[in-house]
Amino acid sequence: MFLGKSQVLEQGLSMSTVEEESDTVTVETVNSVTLTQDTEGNLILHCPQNEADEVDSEDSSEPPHKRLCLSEDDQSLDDSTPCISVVAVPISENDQSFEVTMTATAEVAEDEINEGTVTQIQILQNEQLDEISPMGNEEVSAVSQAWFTTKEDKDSLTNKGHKWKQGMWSKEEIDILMSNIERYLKARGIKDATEIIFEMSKDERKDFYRTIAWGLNRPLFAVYRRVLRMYDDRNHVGKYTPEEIEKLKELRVKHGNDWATIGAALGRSASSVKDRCRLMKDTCNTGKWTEKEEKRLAEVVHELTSTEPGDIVTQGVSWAAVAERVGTRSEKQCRSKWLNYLNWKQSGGTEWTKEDEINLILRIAELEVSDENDINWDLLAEGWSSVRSPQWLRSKWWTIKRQIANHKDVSFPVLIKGLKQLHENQKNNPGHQLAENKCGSGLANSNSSSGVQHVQIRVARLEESTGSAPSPMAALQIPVQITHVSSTDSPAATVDSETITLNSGTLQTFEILPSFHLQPTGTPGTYLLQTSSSQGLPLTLTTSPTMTLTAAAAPASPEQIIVHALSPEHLLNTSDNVTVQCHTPSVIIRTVAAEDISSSVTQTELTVDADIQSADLTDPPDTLGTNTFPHDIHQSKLSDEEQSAYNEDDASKFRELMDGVMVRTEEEIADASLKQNEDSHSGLPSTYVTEDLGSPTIEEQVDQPTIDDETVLIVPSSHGFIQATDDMDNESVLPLTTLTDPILQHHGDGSHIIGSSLGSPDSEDSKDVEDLVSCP
DNA sequence: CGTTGAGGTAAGGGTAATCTATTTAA
DNA sequence: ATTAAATAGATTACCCTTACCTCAAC
Repeated sequence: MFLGKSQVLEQGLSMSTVEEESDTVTVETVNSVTLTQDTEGNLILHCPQNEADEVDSEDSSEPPHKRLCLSEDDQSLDDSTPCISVVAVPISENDQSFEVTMTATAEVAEDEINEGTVTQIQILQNEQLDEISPMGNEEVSAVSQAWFTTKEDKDSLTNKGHKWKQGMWSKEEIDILMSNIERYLKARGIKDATEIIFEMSKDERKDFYRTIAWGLNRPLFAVYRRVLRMYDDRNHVGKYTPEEIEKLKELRVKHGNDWATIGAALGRSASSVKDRCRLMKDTCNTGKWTEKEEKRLAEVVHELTSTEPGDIVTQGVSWAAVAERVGTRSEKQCRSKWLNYLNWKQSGGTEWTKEDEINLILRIAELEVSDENDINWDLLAEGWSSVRSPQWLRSKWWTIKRQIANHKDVSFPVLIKGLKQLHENQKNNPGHQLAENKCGSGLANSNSSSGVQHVQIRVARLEESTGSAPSPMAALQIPVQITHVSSTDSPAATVDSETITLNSGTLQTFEILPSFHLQPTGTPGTYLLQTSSSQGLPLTLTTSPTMTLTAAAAPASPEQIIVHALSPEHLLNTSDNVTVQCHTPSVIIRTVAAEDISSSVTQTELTVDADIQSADLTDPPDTLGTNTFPHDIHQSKLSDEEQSAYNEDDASKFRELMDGVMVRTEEEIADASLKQNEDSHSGLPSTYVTEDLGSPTIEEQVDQPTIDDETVLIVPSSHGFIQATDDMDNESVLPLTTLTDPILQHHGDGSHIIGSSLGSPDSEDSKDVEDLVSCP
């Protein structure tokens, strides 16, 4: 993730095939590292003590961080070879946990078949990680353990070559933070993080921030800030009412800049009232700028920045000072006007065109960044006359992004890939206009059934409950995320303008999400593999006789593997059900997929799936969803009650799963599906979860013409089986996993418990699962 | 008594979502 | 000509960093 360049240090060895052990199944063997899976679904990494020691505590001149690079074959250094790197770093000084970060670092040609390859592992060592502290309690990042109060601290770290993340927190970071907090709470038996944050003395909460900063490449102070905001219930109160504004004005007169006092009086955070006051100057105009005002603004900007009219000025402007001189507008208004219009106008900018838009996507794709935050907008905007400012370009990007209805729920590389496909498609089918003229109000209108944009990247994702229940260690900890780019219309119409097609097939993207943890099991050198929510593992699809699939890591997507179904017509031509079984290109996934059980399970699944299918047949088409794409994913939705009811059975479900036995009874499934029908009018599904841990199985129901190519994806879930309406026409296919900002979740449920079980504030549902945690 | 760690505060640059007015398409 | 949809522009709630301050323990 945020690790520097790595270097191959050690040997790559072929991995053994799957083998059986008494109670565990050996998934892969690497050198002497073995991944096994016990009957309860826990993944266990066995690492002989001597080797564990090597990883864990090198001599002090060596960084403690190893990077495992799992690659597909011998050409691991070849760029065209998919390579999953795994970074293992100790999580904290107290437990012997490791955090493992996985990234795919190379790609495979898109049409290159990627099946059954021998996987290799290499151990790479990171060259430039942090020094080991005297006690050997080495840290993930010196940055994350530094408070950064002074410029000297910063310079010192910079001089040592450290880099750290700034700006908005990504989902992944928030996720790590949340899971760290949960782990901290659990370890200390504390129910509510607010106890620590707001009630404990500094001394009592000693090490809290430092501990929860593990795995985050952010200054400790930034972590601290984030956590405070997150748990402050006077934050995120929402829009100010006119009454509040009045009161605020009064309080301002009375208390000046004592934001804390003003905030307390209003029941809002200090920074909130401070920010609100910034927006209101009594001398401020609103609405359209007059020519005089614009002229004044330009003069002031040029004057204060010592620039000439016509110069491009996008940085180094003190907007407070500008606003002061302009007189009739606030600093925000001045900034916005200047960066989004005036400067461009004055420097002879040109209009933004369709070509510019495509260009932007292509240029962003070329950057091959894995994280949107890594885009250098200044650079991108340079010399681009239709770009009004880097800031404006970024907001333009946002409107483009919204062409993908669920853009928030897919990773950046997947999004880029999808947008590229979309625009290529538009280019090739100019008659079919799609999102290009329908962006803009995108999300807001996306639920209207008529012709707004229908494009979305479909995600089926398995989630553990990170939630409210005090167990971040629920048994099922290996979520599998499957992102599936598709669109709304009939699957038969593979060249439909609203279908993202690739060689007449539909693109499927399987995402690898970045990190999981190794938790010590108690046996020396043996760790439990544990992911936090929204983190998945890589998958590829094996080919089936009737279906051609290729797997490729996306060019710009170091964290994904993209699988294309190239020949849907094959599917249509076959009268048999086609089972596409996901397995893994890497060590770990195999564990998830547990291919050795899949063959025996397949028949069971087929039966069960057929039952779902028949249950669904009773659905009115519009509630069922007009699917879509030959290998569409059938999802189901349950009400919260149903969900929790179902979850009561999680424990046995998981055990059964890991034994290769289908979890749900057919009745349960049929029941779920039926209930979903009743429920489906309510619109947005609360959660999408698919089920079956063993092998996420995509089954084509090509022989059921009454239903448009329903597909059942079964992946494991700690949530129960939730069926969602899948009507893409009305955009109800929503994110399976809403990786909600914990800040909002926190406020949403009114308690101080954060994290959630995705859409369902029901905090009960991981309790049952907790028992399953196997930590010998 | 100076230093240091662990915060705390205010200021200000910034982003993203949402409103609103205007333009364009149907 | 009328209306609805799309877009651009404006606004606002919230985010994040920086610089400087405080205070208690060593």
